[in-house]
Amino acid sequence: MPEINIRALAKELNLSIGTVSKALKDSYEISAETKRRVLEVAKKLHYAPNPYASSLRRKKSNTIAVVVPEVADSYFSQAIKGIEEIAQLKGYHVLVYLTYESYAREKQILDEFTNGRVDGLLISVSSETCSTGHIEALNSNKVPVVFFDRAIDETDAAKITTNDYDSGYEATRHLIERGCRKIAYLSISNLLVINTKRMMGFRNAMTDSKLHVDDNNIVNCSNDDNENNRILTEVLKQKNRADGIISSVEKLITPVYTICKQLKLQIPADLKVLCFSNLSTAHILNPSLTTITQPAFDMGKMAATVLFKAVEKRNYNWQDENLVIPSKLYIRDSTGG
Amino acid sequence: MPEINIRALAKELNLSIGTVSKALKDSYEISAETKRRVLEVAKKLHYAPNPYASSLRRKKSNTIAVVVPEVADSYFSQAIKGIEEIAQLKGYHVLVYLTYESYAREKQILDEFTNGRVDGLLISVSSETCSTGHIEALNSNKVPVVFFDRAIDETDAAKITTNDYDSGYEATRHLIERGCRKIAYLSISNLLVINTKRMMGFRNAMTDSKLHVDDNNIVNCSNDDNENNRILTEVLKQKNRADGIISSVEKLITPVYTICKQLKLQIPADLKVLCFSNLSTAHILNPSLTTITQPAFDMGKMAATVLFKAVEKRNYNWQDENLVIPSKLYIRDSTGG
DNA sequence: CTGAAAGCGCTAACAG
DNA sequence: CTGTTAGCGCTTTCAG
Repeated sequence: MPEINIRALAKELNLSIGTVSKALKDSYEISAETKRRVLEVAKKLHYAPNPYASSLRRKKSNTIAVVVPEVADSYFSQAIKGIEEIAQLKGYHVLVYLTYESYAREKQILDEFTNGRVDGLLISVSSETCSTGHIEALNSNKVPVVFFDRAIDETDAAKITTNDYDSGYEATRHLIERGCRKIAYLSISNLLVINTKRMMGFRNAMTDSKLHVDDNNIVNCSNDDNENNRILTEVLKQKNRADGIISSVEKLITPVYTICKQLKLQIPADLKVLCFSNLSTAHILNPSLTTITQPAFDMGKMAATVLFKAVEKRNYNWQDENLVIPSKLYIRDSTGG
Repeated sequence: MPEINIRALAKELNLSIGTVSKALKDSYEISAETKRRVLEVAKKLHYAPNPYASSLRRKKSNTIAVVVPEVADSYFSQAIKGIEEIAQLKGYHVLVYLTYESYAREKQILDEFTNGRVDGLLISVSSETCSTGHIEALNSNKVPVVFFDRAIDETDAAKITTNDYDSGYEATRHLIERGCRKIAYLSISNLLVINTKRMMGFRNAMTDSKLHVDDNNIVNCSNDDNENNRILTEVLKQKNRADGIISSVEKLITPVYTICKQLKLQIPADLKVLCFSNLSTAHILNPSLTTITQPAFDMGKMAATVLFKAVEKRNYNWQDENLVIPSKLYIRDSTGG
């Protein structure tokens, strides 16, 4: 803690606390000369205002929370980067919380935000989250909530998402055009809207091409790496094995590649692989990986922009904001280049 | 903001504010029955204490800052994950700030921490940082600082690092054993201690093997991707080209692989490649990448642990804490497997 | 065991 | 243009 507060500063200047406070925020009420003196002495004494005293009085924290399932993930880390950039620009502070895909943790974290700690919340929900009372509690407490990437459709809050349905459809079309007939679809949670949309895109693309979706090829993985290995090995060992794979989750790509190597399956000859992913190394993988890449950085920036507008502008119906920033298909060798 | 504060809660309970406050923190002064009633009603009314009022009064924020150059990076994102895990366990909040390798930003961010916003700081300095007044200012303001990964040797603060010198030496030894004679060393900043240590390990290993280090093979890259491409292309096009590369920076691996492909250089036949990296995709690259992998997650956890101890224990000389958690060499195909 | 009251550092309304 | 003052919501003596 600094030794010096506004009172000490005022005393040093022979001014009242009120005058100093106004001078520091460049109020029109204060003369230029006084402002200059105040700033000068403040600097000399290394005066720094106590943010929490200010927050308490103004009922505004200049802080936002970012709640994500995971940070060691190329999508979320890029999104956070976008958020942080805008926050720094606007003079806001960013609290980061991880849910590890747990609804219980998510709820526990959000319940702490009803008390003024943050002016707003950016969230990508956990894969377990279906009930949304914890989120609505914030909205009704005048803490704006903006979903990014993983939203909940029914909840009345701003949503910055990508075109998951279309991407699922496009990914599937691409594999079909490359000759796949039996395509497996990998996900980690049936609850996530992004997953259901991608999967619906997948199913519809299959149906539109008169192709059958085998239930064995809708593969639900978990958060446990060992179990995922087991599940994926089984899928790839089936006698009637798929000739194409769409992974809706980035972290499944490593096991898929690894298991293919073990089973001596050639990508793309035996199996074409496409992944929803933001990996910067996609094009130097062996073989280079065809991806649907989300605009992570832009989504983060956009989500933050909407949130700050919601925090700062009254009469702005941020809840109605529903932006869809398209993802992009990058065709590489894993689907035949 | 919630409608309900401790005063309203006290009124509802027909108790004084003081009693309620003590009951809420389970003070021994309060009877079991009263505590029960307070908790019950608090829950019913969704009472949540205002953290900033509490911080103001207690002069403690239960918040720490994490300042890193970048977050879309597998080392830093894993370290942050480790930090966040410990923080959640201890009931602390984590503010994240990015410096984008800029000293000016780093200073600006840290200058805001002299005022009670955070109880402590975890920092990995920018590649431009050599002066350390901004860091010492915090230490002397009783805000403990713990360096992780990128420390500054001369500064009196706790340091959680990895064995950079040894790793540089070991990496070089490995390439030499695999037959390399002309090894190039890539970095992004001469100022970073981690870099100078790795490089010294490299140089000493070369000298110890009676090998010459060509100045053209000490390659200083930047933060600009285009420029890096230019620089690296030039290096790999030299007539007297290196037969081994050590990249001390993860993000240079993509351009190295890409340029090798363009120049039709075979890894590992023409050129052996080793990278300091935490990439989860290292072993599915083409070819799989030999890495020196830092214990990012553990370093984050350790740094946070030391910081919280420094924050909570008086008479703990955290400044003397100087932990070195070793990195590990993973030998893969890019150096001949 | 419970209550009263001072005050953390700052802001903003109001008075001069 | 500058000063005075009443809190923001909570914690913590100290008194009973």
